[in-house]
Amino acid sequence: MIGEQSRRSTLHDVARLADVSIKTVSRVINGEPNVAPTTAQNVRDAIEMLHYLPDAAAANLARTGRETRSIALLIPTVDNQFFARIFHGVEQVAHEHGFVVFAASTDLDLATEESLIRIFASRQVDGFIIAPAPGDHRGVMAFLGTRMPCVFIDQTPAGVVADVVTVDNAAAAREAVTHLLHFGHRRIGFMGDDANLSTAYQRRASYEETLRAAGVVPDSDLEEMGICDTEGAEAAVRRLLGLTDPATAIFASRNMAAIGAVRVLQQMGLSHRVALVGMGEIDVSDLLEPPLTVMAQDPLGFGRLAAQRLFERIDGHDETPRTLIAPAHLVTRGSGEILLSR
Amino acid sequence: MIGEQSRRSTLHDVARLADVSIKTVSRVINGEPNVAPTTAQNVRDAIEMLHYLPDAAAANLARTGRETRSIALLIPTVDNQFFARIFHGVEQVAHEHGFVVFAASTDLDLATEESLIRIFASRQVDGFIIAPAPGDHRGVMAFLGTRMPCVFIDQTPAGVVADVVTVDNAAAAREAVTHLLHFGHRRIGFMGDDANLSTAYQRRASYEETLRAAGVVPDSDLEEMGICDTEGAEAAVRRLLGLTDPATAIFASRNMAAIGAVRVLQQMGLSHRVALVGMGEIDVSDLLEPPLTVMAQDPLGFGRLAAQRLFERIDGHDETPRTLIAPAHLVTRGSGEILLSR
DNA sequence: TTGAAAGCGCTAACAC
DNA sequence: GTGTTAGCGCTTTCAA
Repeated sequence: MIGEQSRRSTLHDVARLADVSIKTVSRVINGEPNVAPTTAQNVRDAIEMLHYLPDAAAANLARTGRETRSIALLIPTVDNQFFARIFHGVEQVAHEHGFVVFAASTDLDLATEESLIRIFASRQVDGFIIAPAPGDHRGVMAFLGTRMPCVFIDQTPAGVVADVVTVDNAAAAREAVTHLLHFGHRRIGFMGDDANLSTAYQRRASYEETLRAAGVVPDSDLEEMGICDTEGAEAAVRRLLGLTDPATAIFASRNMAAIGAVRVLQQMGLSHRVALVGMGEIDVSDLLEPPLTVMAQDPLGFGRLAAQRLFERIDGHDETPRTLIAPAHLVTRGSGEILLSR
Repeated sequence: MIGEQSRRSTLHDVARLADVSIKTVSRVINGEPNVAPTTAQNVRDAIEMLHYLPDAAAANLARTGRETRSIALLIPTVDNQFFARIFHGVEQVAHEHGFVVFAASTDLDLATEESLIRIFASRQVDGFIIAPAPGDHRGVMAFLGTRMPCVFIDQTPAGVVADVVTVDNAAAAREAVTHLLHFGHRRIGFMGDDANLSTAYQRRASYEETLRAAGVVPDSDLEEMGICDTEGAEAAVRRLLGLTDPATAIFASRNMAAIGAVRVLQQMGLSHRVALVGMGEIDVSDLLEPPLTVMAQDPLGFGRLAAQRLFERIDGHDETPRTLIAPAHLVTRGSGEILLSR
């Protein structure tokens, strides 16, 4: 074992050790026919002995119909159960197809998103699944072009036509607000994130529309947008409850908004006086005090659906882009079933 | 725009369009000196026009001191807040170093872990951070060898000497159990996962030791191992509470075990009679009923620490492997401060 | 059944 | 300042 270099061994090293040509080694590695059993075994022994591992990059470079069997997933942050489950779903389907998933976080920043797209595209991934940041995506799409398959998830990107997997925002917000109206509420607060995100403005629009349909005039004082973390959510709830004519119910249109709301309601001792409906499950919705009523989404299913769509594209199905809309459904647990008390 | 092929454009295409040699294009791309400003601008225009993107794989292949500026992160599943935060921490440090992180899930399965290591190694990542599955890692380490930097996180892998970042399991379990003993409990249940995982057996060992030191003989009926999801946790808690001489307190040594425990205690109406201390925070520990007392870990810090260590290795620091042990600290919130009631 | 030679897209060394 | 050449590790002709 003298002279064991730290250099990775190559096809040549294996060939030399097995006393064959590099082409023969290549044949064995790729399971091509026309190799004598003895030769093949010698080659395998040499591979084993040298801990040889093919260089995937070099192989792809040489191969004609390039395919790296990898896809990139861009999400705002993995550190949110919703996106973590999307990741999980994407990974499931990718593995079924023999692909690996490279995930990275954009922090909902368009510049970061673009830079990651460049990095992954330059690494020759076969496709993208992107939960887009707010902002005009025309540049991004022009760059990805028609040759790089791409499916957007959660948010509908601004300015472009592309495959999108998202929840039925209008229906979800309508059902949540209607639920609260049923319990007598008229002062219903709305908590949403960045108003440039499609989910945020669609949910708010539906919230307002549902109120109007019930004869309630929307009040902008009751609308808190731009919530991006639980601290922001807590501040927003305090404002909603501190109004001269305060909110008696809240629709928190993001999971983290709901978490902040629960926290403040507990602190203020209003958990059983102010009704709350969240959007999207959290791991322990049922264990909170009070148990959290939500419009449940299926992020695992989103991820799977987006991945399936992406593989259709990768396999060459060249239909026109579609928006796949998944339903959300109401899960009543207590926090949302609080009657208006005057 | 006639004849726009779907083939990706290459250095040659850019060179032809800008009417220079490929080397000049290469210079512009890599910001090398000795290019006339006008030439450089022509090249940049051509790049823009063709949507040219360098092929990172080919560039790395040609480059002498190969570095792909990427690291691989292998975790059991991203779909667990603990590992999601580790991911986040790793990503932070990697980005600070200009590296990208490729993450994948092992499902705590050694074969999957090994196969992912092959895939990533063959893609020439510069290093690994691995939360290892149970099982002998000698094969894995022999394969990675000394030339591929690798840091283990959370679990200490069996059978090998390597850099590890983990929590002080002995101290954490001791403090949790001592806390419960202080409140008069003698029948303290232990919930842990796969007994082959270092965190699980170390915590159990410390749990038993702490009991003995307090004059309590450990009872194997009170030890529930192999818990890997909340359903398993719920079944385990039911058994602990169904014993002839049932547990009056529980140390749930994993976050998901604690979630299952809270659920069952709520269902059985025992939330305020059975004391519970969890291990590791969950997003909303403070909002549960009752609020969850935990031995808090710092998974974000774990991730950062592991990444920092990995970059030391990548930068060539060749010290002997070390185990970095981070402390956990008790956060009392209510669930663990319940006096023994006879 | 096997091997030699060309070339994938790029960088490195050295010319001019 | 700029271009030419060789070659990274592999696959693909095509010949033996």
